[in-house]
Amino acid sequence: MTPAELSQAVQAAVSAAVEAGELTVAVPETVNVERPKNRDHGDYAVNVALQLAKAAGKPPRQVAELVAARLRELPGIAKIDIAGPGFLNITLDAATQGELARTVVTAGAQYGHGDAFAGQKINLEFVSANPTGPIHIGGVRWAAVGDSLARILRACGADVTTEYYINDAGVQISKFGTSLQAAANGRPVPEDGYVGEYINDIAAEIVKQVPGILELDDATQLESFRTEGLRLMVAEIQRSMEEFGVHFDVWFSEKSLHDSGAVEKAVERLREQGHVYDQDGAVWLRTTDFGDDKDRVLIKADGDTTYFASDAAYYLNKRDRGNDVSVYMLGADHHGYVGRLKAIVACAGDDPSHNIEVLIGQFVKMLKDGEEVRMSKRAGNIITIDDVVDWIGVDAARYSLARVPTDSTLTLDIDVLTSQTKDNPVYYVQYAHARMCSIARNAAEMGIESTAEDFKPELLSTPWENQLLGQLGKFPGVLASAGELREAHRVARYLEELAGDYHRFYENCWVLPRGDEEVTDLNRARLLLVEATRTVFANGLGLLGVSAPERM
RNA sequence: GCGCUCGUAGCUCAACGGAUAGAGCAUUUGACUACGGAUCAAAAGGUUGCAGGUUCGAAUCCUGCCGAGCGCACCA
Repeated sequence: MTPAELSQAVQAAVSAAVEAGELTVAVPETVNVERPKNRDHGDYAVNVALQLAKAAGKPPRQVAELVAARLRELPGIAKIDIAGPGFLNITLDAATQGELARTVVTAGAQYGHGDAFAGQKINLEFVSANPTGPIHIGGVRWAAVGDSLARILRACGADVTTEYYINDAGVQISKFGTSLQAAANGRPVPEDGYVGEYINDIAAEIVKQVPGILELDDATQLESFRTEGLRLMVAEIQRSMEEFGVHFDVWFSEKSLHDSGAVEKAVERLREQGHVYDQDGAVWLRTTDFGDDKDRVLIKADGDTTYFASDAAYYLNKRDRGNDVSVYMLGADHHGYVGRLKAIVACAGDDPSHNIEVLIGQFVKMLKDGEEVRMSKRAGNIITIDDVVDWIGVDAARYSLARVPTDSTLTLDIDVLTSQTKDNPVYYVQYAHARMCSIARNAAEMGIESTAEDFKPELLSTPWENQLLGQLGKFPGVLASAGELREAHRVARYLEELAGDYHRFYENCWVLPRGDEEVTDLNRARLLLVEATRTVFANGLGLLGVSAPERM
């Protein structure tokens, strides 16, 4: 029996009690079923009585008894205790619990997937770092988390588009071009330009690819460095992302919004909505109507559009492409944008509490030799995505970034991650998977087959098997809440718990026959449990973009 | 000054308002003559920054302080 099935059974029991006139409450839409931490509290704990007690006007324990009386009639339920303030502690019989293994194996790669977001079109925009340099550690955090979130939401049935916004218009790109030109001509980079080894590399590459560029007149040359530099840098970022296992469906050019006139059109559309006004020669959007600190300029007095106008045009573009929800993943240094972004949505006539979500990623600090590495893009000392991958590999990098919530600052100790990779939890999880594959290999050599058809679930009766089964049953719920809360780390944390439960099972429950022992149904039942567990690891690691190795 | 985010074991971090706040690392002690010891078992480690409030129940929600990070452009 899965937690979802049990939840429905409890809900039905509440309904029955209401219909019988024993309870006068509204039947809750969902009933919370959870695995209690303490084994003495049964296989599942339900707190529905505590939630209903007040509305029902009865003590929680009395409500619990009404529900429990009906649940006890159901097949598969071994025992129900009413504990503490009014928890229902439910114990299933071994066969009912063991069925979970069959459920998992039968569903295979689809196990855990759901349809909570079916029919929803969700746009995820992340990283979107300026193409004036390599992706640094802050971008890597969102690359890992954003991509995992995309995979998770897809597994929840959503129609997801992943997107990278390329800031290829504006002064930063001009400075980038100027810096490249200076480097290529052996001149010092301007005060506010970009420096670093990569500038010299790209400059040299452009000189190689565009013969005679240094003979062009200054303005033409600069334009060439600007365009070529941008092209090379974007290609470089794309390569880094693909190597990191992150795929963007759309690489969206800010410049294209200007070239197509979309920015001007966006201003007009907002004007039609009645939130645009002119003052001091500039064109403003009255974002303060929707909670922003101050109104924002769309078109400056000199006639240029602002970056904010591009943002507005970009949102409208996303909306026009049919996205119901646009998720923005921003670094902490951009959290001041939340108010104005939501105001754009409201000014466009959409619902800022539904059509847009902004996730904030706090900074990642890096420790080296016990000291924080201060990064400065302008000064050219940056930790790039390629550095991180070189040091610890894609799996460890993605995992260590995806296993923590994004709203806290995170400190990664380079020395720990480089010298003692065993400390990284990713190995704990991957090792569990490799161990299972090893058992499967041994079983195959011994000619042992275990199929869902001849599986005898009642044989999985030890506490370790029970615990492992219960953990497997949690996976769909974990996945659903990770999607709903936009928190990829829940999947990683779950896998760590599952790995612990598997390792303990492994220590205490021998799976295969030893020596020349006969193959028993218990061997086969445990082998199926191993396969079920392996399936969940493979599915879970896949959602994190981390490999599930068969050998390590 | 205003706003956003965050303060949890020595360190890095968990805990969709639930029962005795959990892992890993580091420390101490055990377990490999059969499925991979990158593992397991056990010990030790906490006034969840401080003070109030909300309720059956608060690390979680509210208020006020303290501390940290970040942001407050007709810049991008």
